[in-house]
Amino acid sequence: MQKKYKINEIAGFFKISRQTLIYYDDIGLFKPKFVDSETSYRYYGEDQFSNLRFILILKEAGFSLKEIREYTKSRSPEESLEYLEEKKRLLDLKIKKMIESKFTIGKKISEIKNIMKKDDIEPQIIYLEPMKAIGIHIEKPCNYLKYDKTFSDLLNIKEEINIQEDEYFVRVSKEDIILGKTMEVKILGFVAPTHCNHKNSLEIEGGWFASIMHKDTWDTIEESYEKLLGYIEDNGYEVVGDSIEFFNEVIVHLGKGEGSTTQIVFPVKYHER
Amino acid sequence: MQKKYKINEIAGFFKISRQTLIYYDDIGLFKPKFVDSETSYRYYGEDQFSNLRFILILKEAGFSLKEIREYTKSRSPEESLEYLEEKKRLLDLKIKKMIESKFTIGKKISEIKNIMKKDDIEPQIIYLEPMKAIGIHIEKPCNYLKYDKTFSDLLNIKEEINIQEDEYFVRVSKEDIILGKTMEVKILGFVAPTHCNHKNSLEIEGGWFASIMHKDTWDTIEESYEKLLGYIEDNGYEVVGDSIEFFNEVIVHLGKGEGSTTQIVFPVKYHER
DNA sequence: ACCCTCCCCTTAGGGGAGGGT
DNA sequence: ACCCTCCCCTTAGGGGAGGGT
Repeated sequence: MQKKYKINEIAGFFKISRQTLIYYDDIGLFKPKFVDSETSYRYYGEDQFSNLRFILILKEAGFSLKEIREYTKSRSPEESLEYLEEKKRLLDLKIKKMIESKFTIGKKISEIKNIMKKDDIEPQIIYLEPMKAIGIHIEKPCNYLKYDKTFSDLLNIKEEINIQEDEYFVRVSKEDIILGKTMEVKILGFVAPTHCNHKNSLEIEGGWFASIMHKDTWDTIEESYEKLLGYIEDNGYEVVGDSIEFFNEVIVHLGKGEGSTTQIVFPVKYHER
Repeated sequence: MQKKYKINEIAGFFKISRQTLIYYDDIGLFKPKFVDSETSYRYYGEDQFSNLRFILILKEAGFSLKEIREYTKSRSPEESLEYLEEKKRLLDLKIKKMIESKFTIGKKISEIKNIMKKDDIEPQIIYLEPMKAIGIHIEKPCNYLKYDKTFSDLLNIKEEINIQEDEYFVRVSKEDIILGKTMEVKILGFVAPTHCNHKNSLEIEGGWFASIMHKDTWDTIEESYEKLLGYIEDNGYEVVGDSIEFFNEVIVHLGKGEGSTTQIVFPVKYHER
């Protein structure tokens, strides 16, 4: 004769609540071996322990009680095997998604840390080597949906030619910036290794640029443009082409809005008077 | 002026339902940028897209909407950073648990496959080398709770001396088996590498054994005992000591009940008449 | 056709109230 | 002290009904 365990003994042993066991009884997932017809007390047997243990493992793995019940109700080793193999596949998918999410969160963390580091935000004149890039032209007028569609096309190209880097850029025409239309993007693309060739390949010309790091929400990007244009003026330079913004795709919440580190550059030449 | 998107456009773009967006509006997680006061139509702006995207990523990662709301409500980069770092830690724990669950399921799968392979279940006489083991004596009477407690102590020892193998055994005294008390375990332990020393070390004597594989639910283990004892008798052998059962800790559901592959062995000597 | 606001339903229990030995 | 049976509450929406442009 086996010892019978009362509900609180089981609950304590498995570190679950009494309510959980009552609920599992109600839905027929895990029923006591014996119920006293006088007192309605639930009694559990020793041979039920391993079953409960595995039920809790499947629950931890995120499966619904309905799904778990299928296992305990399986009618043959073949059925059990099929069930477990499917759950293992599903679990694998879940794990992969979680790892991806973790990766995304990790990128956000780095980006916030980078934005908080304000030691490089002053304008300066820099020399840039020419760069190989892949880019897609966007017809006017540009809106977010069109932008996002283009970005998605770009990701497809990235995958196609198997590139991992995450440095994107947009080119905004000089005229639009003067009109304050910084969202009017002419080209959206990403920086690519020198060896790669594609029908969307293009070259970003090298030379002297005035550069500023915008580390704030986007709605204030015009301030950075103004600051940079002021710096160019004050130091005797002249804008000689479209601006380029370099950024990665990581957008973070900064309290007062969304942002991302963006490097804005203008090709310049020294203005002699 | 940004384009305004209607609820179904957003739903389609993000592959979520309209209800979800209505719900997120209700609970204040993700509100439309503009609501028409006449028609109550919800309109969303382009600049809200990345926010929604990340909300959905956090949801996929298994966080509750209440938790996710904390992120969008954070008031500074510092707050956002702290939030994300905590979520990353939590996600890491979840992933680890899922991987453990997957491992447990994998072991069940192997065990079922092994049980289904019935090519080795006939009794036979074998020679076993002596084995080093770690074991714990269980005082009479043995019940499941005591057994489980002992098993848990055993796992602690295993961890302490850092052993990975999963071959366990129980020793049941000859007399108890004759009385049909196969659950009356005398020693519970695991097989250990020869080099390891511990106060619970013991040796399983080598020699000639009659052996049978029990590949069925446990309630039928006495049948295997009987079959094995019959075989011993029929072939002119004699039992000269306690039986040992070798098993791994993986218990599987076989339709009609729970089971695990168990090898039952009896030390025997040839009986001359 | 697309949008709105109720309203009822689900899952996996938690937290009692009220009563029994 | 420990057990029982209601009963009400929560999360994250799904699936309508009924009505408006």
